[in-house]
Amino acid sequence: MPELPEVETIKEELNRRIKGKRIAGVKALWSGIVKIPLKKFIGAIMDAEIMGVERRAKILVMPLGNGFTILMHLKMTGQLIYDPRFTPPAGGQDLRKILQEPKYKYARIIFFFIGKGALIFNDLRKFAYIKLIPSGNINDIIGKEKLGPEPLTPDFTLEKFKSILKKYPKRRIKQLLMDPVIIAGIGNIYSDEICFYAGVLPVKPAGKLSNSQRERLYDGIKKILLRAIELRGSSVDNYVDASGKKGDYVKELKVYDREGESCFRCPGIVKRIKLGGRSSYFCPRCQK
DNA sequence: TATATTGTTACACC
DNA sequence: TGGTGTAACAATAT
Repeated sequence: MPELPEVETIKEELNRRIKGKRIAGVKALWSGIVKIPLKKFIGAIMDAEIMGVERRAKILVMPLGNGFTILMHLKMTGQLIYDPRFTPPAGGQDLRKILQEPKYKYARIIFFFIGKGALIFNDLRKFAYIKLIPSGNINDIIGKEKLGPEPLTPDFTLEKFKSILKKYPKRRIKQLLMDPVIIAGIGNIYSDEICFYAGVLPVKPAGKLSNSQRERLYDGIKKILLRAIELRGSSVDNYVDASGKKGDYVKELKVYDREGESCFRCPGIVKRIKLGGRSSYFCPRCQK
């Protein structure tokens, strides 16, 4: 499940690998992932240069040289893998063979680049999407009216976080942390890890947090997300980076997916509950 | 076959 | 009005 650190990892790698390349062709194995008519999509991006890759919340933002921008969301099981072995469709006799590899079993869309190489969008669950928008409309789609602040930018200050908590005093803290309209990019895994770091129960209403809990949560947001980026994300489920490699933050997960196991901080046992339909893991002994 | 999963939206309620 | 909570939906593996 790619969240902010995983998408950030993919973003950095794509910048190293496909920035400056031009799109030579697109092959759709399942066109439903593209949210505009496929022919229109292909027509609009053909021959365009990839100007770079950015991230907003969990969305990859790829401005093109022709005034359009591609938006890609991996949702639960999306993967974006750059593979240098592919050649443009005209000369792609190896295409069929490569696509038979297990890692491409759920390949949905392939972007071929002029010269060589391709970007393969895999998605088992088919929840992921690709959208194309005029670059000028970017703020209407992913601006701060639509999505909460980026938690790692300098303007996400302790004061700002406290004012958010004040605005939604009845929301349970885990659900507040993972609400994309309130704060961008934090999902099920990191919200649990941040609550554990802060020693706060995920069900605690934001308005009932002590001052030191509020500060520890703020601290945890920054520290845990940065550390996870450093380790190239968490590979629970099927997450891999743009080279198809797993992330190492799973080794540092303290509560997520550890139901019934011992707490790393106290003699408690990690518990799982349902919160808004999602699994939530925490230690009932040391989280208050 | 029932269940698990996320972002988004619709809707009811206060 | 806007904060809040719940449910439904997309699709598929296990």
